[in-house]
Amino acid sequence: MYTECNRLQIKVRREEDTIVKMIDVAQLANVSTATVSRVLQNPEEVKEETRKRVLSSIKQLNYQPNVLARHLRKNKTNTILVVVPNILNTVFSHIVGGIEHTASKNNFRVILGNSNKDINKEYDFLNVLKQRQVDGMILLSAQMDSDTLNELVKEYSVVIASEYKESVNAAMVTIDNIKSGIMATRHLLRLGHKQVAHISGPLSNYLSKDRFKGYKQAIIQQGLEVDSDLIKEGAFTLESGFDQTIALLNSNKPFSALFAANDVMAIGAIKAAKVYGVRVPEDLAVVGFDNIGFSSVFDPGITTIAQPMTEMGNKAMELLLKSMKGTEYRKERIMLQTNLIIRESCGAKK
Amino acid sequence: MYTECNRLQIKVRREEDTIVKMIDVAQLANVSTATVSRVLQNPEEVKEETRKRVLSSIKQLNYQPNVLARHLRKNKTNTILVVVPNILNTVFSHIVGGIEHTASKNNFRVILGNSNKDINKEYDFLNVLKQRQVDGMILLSAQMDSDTLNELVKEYSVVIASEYKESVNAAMVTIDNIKSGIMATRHLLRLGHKQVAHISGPLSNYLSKDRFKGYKQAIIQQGLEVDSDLIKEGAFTLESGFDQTIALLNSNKPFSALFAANDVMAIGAIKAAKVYGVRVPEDLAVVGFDNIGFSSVFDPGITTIAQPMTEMGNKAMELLLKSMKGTEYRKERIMLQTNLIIRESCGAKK
DNA sequence: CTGAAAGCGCTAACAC
DNA sequence: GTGTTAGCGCTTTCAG
Repeated sequence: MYTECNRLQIKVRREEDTIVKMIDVAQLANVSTATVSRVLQNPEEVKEETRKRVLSSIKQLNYQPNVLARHLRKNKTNTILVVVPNILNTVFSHIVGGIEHTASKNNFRVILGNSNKDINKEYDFLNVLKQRQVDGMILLSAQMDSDTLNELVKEYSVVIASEYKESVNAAMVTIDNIKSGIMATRHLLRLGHKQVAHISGPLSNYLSKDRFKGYKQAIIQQGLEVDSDLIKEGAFTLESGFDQTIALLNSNKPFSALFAANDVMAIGAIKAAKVYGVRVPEDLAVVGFDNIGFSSVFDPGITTIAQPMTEMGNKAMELLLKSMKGTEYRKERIMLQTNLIIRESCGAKK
Repeated sequence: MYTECNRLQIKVRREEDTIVKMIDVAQLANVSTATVSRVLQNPEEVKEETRKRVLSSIKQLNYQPNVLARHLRKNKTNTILVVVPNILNTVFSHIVGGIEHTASKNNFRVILGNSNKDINKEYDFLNVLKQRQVDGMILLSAQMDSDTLNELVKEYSVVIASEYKESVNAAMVTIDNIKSGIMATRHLLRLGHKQVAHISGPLSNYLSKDRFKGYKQAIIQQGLEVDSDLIKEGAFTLESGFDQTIALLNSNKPFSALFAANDVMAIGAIKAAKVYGVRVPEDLAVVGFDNIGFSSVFDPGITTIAQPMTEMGNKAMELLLKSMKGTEYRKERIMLQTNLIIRESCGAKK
């Protein structure tokens, strides 16, 4: 039918293509939109018979609620934003994995924002929160200035994870990087090393600063002196680990051990040592940090500090959920345990 | 002031906390909301003087547009969904990196959906699209049945990347996995190996099937026979690479070369060989696939097929942008080049 | 237990 | 160049 008139045909087609709205379901089920909405939101408030009728209409029309409209009305999106400094770093992938897990268990969706360590991008992502596109935010990077963050925390739900900031009143979940740095360094000292080098992460991070602090404390506690020639700043990348180790080796300053602030740099360092003809662990003992998957499979296996990445993500999301529910803003801090995993690269095992 | 009355004070506080809306900006600037909206959407349509006034009101009130309302009105979210089978796999992180890059250049946001290879989760994510929460979708996994996908493609903008499906009319960006599989295997055959083993990816993937096909074709082209005892199905994980290599070695079937369907499994395989006292490449030549970061730093360096991961992401997003603009649905297919990278694990280099 | 109706905050067609 | 106004599709009082 309607074939005699193109206009009408087009109209008919449009109506087929057109999106099924709540009102359509309501009409088919002979109820009001309010009742349809109730069936979706609070089914127990609707008489069983009516509910069944509505549900079958929904099915029949293949109705999909417009979540945007719902969000606008409720002023809630059930979505959170995670700002990651670098999606390619497996440590962050694991943390995000944990966040995702807990989020989806609680019916929340996760938007990933990759800041690429660009501080301006980080500031940009704040707008996503301020424009109410998400209900909360987890920062895996905290380069922004404390004032901005403190202002933010007053109005919005924010959790900082992995990275942290002393002067910010946000909820945080971290590990004790100082203690872990001590643990790593002390392990090398106990093995008899007197000249322990260190390749730190970017010192703009508290996290890197603290691992570095731990390194220094361990050395001082041992009655030794911190030698600035044995300390290099890396960037948590393979290349930086490689390059800084070459730099250390070139300097001709003797050292028999190295604590790299993450496994990736430790692996870069060992590669550099090999190129240089320095054997690991015989000539150079190496300890890393993170316990990423490759650490166990690399040759030699990397002795490292394991941090509970997935758990960190889970906890961060839990904290965020709490803070999104609660009215008073929270500044809880959770500190997770790390532990030393001894493999071949430090020479403790034969 | 108002200190004499708690009620009022509370009221005042509320009004401060209250969200600034477009109407507030309009009133302060002495214009209508339409004009404010124009300043934000089509500034050139507004007289400069008015525009300046509006902009200064926006600044003064620190106004943040409610993007939800905008999206509802425009029926467009400027957000896309990327469904990833496994966020911890660096190949996917790189592709996502590329997608993210092109997306943000075009003012699109990316939501990451981690399906964890769970097909039900994949089906779940379809609803995000159907409920108009996102404008389009990139699938890095395509486990869903072709019928569902074909239905989907008719109504929504969908691009499949990395993985693919023969019978689906979606836009796709892939590499030639058959050709690449041939390339990898032929390289080993050219080095004189007669018994080349293969650890495939999960054979539910077309991608794995095709690399496997390539392997078989290369062997047959060489006039040799495909020996099913030398073929194992892996899961693209370190562990599966390790375990299946142990299985191969235990079978006592001789083989002098191995093509692993990804680098991670190649590394697992080499680890297994080491445990077994088999030297790589002297006793066993290994070729991987992907050219992940660790391949170059592992000892021995992994000979591998490099695939352009970031570019794949970029192209996928470009395709999606096109399809979201265009009315007619597109089924363009882009095939990107791969190339063999020779390192130590195959024994071609001394 | 159900319906009517008032918005959520914004955009865009139409009027001036 | 600017204002008026009608929605976008849903939820949630308030009545009945």
